[in-house]
Amino acid sequence: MRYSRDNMAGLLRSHDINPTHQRIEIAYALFSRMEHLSADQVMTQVNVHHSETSKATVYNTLNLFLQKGLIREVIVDPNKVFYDPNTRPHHHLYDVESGRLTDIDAEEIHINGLPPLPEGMTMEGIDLIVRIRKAA
Amino acid sequence: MRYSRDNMAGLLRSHDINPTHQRIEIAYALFSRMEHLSADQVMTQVNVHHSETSKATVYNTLNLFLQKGLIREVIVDPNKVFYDPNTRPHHHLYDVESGRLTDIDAEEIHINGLPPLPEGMTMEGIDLIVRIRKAA
DNA sequence: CTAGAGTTTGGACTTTGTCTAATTGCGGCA
DNA sequence: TGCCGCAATTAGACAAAGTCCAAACTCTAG
Ligand SMILES: [Mn+2]
Ligand SMILES: [Mn+2]
Ligand SMILES: [Zn+2]
Ligand SMILES: [Zn+2]
Repeated sequence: MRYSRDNMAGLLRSHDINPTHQRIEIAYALFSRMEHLSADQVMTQVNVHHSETSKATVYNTLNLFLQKGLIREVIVDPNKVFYDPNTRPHHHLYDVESGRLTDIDAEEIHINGLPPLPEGMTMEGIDLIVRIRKAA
Repeated sequence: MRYSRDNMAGLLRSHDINPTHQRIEIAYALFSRMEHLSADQVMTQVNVHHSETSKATVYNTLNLFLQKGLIREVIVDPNKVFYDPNTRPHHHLYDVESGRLTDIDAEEIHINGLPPLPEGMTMEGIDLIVRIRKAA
């Protein structure tokens, strides 16, 4: 599926998000690239041409997208959160030097031997992160 | 193996760390509890009786311990790093509501189907985080 | 045209962590 | 004992990521 700016309004509506100019730009930054971006990178992308979206709106909007299930967050770096337009179950390869994240489809991965969850707890998700770096 | 304050100097020396009063207190905070603590929690523990260790020293020391392989860090919360006195290979159960981390021994877990690493890359580690919460 | 709800905004604020220059503590040695 | 020199510690300034808030803007229904 290809994403263009024109798709964005429908995509937002389908997630119960009122499409505004800023929200469309932010969604487009993520979905046109289909890459993992930090809030700062989104901010930069959205304001390349002329400054039209504030920091507050970028954070508000990313959190709204998160809450509505349009995107997910990836926590691998102690300094910043990455926002991920891919919401299918998947894991990550993380290059600790460059900071680049790559998806690993969850269907290919099998995890055995997990202990039973503590009484009265439900699983919210499993994150698998493979940290890699250039070979010495 | 039980850890007392008296063990700490030897433990530090065995990791090539010069044992000082502050370093012993910080190590003791982690190893006597064998729990995952944030820098802030370490700071609090170390200064319960009378204030004797500065914020700069807490951070300096945790980073030194990290670099010497005495402890490891766990990145699961977007707001803070947890420091882990358990350096054996293991994974984590993370209660997203309480923030509590529990260890899962790596020996019981088997992960199959990982894709080959990109050319010229080496694996630094695999982190598996099972996010849980109270059942609704 | 107007009212009100929803959205955006600048900037103050908070939290987590780093940096630096000054000070302190300590072992070795005269 | 007194002094030297280095390692360690410190206060506090600084930085980066993120939140909060009250004011302003936008859009639509009436
Ligand atoms: Mn070790
Ligand atoms: Mn943060
Ligand atoms: Zn991803
Ligand atoms: Zn652990």
